[in-house]
Amino acid sequence: MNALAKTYERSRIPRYLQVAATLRRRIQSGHWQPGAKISTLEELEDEFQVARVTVRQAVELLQEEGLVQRRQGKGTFVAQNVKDTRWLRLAVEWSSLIAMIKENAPRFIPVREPPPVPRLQAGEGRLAPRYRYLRSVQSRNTEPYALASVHIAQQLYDRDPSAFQSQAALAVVSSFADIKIARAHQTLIIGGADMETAEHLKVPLSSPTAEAHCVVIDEHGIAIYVGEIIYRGDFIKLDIDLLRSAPAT
Amino acid sequence: MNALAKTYERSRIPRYLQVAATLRRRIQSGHWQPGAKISTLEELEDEFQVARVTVRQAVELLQEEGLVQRRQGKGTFVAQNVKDTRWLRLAVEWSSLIAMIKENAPRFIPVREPPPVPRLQAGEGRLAPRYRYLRSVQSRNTEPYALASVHIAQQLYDRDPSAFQSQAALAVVSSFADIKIARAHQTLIIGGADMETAEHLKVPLSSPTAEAHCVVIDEHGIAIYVGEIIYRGDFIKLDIDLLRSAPAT
DNA sequence: CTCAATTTGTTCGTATGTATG
DNA sequence: ACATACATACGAACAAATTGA
Repeated sequence: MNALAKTYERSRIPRYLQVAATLRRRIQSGHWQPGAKISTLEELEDEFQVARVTVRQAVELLQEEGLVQRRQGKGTFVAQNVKDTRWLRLAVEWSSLIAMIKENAPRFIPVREPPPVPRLQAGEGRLAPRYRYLRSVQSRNTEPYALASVHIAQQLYDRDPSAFQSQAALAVVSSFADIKIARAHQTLIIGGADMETAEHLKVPLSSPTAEAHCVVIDEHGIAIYVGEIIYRGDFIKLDIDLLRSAPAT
Repeated sequence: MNALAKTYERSRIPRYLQVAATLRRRIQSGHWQPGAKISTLEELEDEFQVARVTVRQAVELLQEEGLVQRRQGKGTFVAQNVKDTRWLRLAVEWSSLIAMIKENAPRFIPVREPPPVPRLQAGEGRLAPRYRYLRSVQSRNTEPYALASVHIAQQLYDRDPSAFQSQAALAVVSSFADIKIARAHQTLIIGGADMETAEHLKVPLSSPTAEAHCVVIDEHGIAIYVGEIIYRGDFIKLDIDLLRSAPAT
């Protein structure tokens, strides 16, 4: 077995899908500009070390998606109407996070069985006696970019149920002037879209996502908000100022 | 055709992988708590509308990952110690970034033709007259976790070439006491491993990655370090204190 | 102790999808 | 386009372990 074959065998996803995903990314990231000619089948064959039929299958897939056009004897060309994504700056700070989520109206999803309240890590405060569970899809310009699943302390929810059913929960929380927030902590990992997520975000299954786990703790040490927000991986971007809190030598 | 079948057909990823992904999320999100019994094969069969053998294949995968335990006649149970494989905390702050990269010895990769120096965005300072290009694989416990491609200002490199060829570039930079760093900025996006990256990180092609673009600017406004570090997406985790700089209401 | 219900484990034949040369 | 090999997926039947009546 050669070295490249090993690379493929690390995943059980069919090879032509792996190749297609790579090509798709090159187009969407602008590495291959709209209108440009992409590598010939032979070059791709060479690069990815797969049979000709396999690259063809990959390119065919992209054609079905409207990302490329193939012309016999000429080559394969990137479609003109491919737009650059990556417009969502993910907040790494409370005020900008609030500002961001206030910009879009969530569409709420009915929930049949609320899942159990997730366990909290050390330092994430104590649980409230009861929670309300809310799910919503966040969109901008009719394009869904995140799926939010949120546990909000029942006591807080009861203060303004209609607000919680029409706005993003964090926006409502921040609007309560008397609530003092002692800690707001977020963990971010990279995941892949499962069926439900893929459905709501209108992305292919297993396409990369950013999962934000956010816990907000009030002055009494109670976790008043425990949320899991799944973002489309290809929409987001983080800007981090490494010197924000401390100067370096 | 029902809704599930449609979702399946949209994606050509094997069904048992799709089912496995959904179950995996239920466990990791705490929907199915550690120790709890998950749905029976029959129920899963029903829910996902797939054959028994297919759900079994999915559950088998989760067992191999150590997420569940199966017992004949009893059922399938979520493991008690769902271990977190995201051991790499990506730094969002200069000092912790330096601390992290000092922990591991990079393996340097010979470079044939250095790529051109990347363009800088507005506010990312001015370019140095010349750069040195270095590539290295970062590992911990023999497990590669990142591929670094770095442009370092030639003037800086010449001060201690051997250091730059044995340690991570940022670690060397931070060890120069007389260098004042005016800005250190990092942009993070989610990408997918290309052939070369997949090879070096020993991951499947197109598996999710975190691409960090880091620019370090000295007191004269010169970009002394321009690096692109590609991390394995499944190893990393970002901890963000949303209130770090400013308290909230 | 036995029986029945429940639940996972195993096997077979068949059809289709993936990948190669 | 063809022959070949292997993976995926189905349905159905049967086996084995566990539990409680």
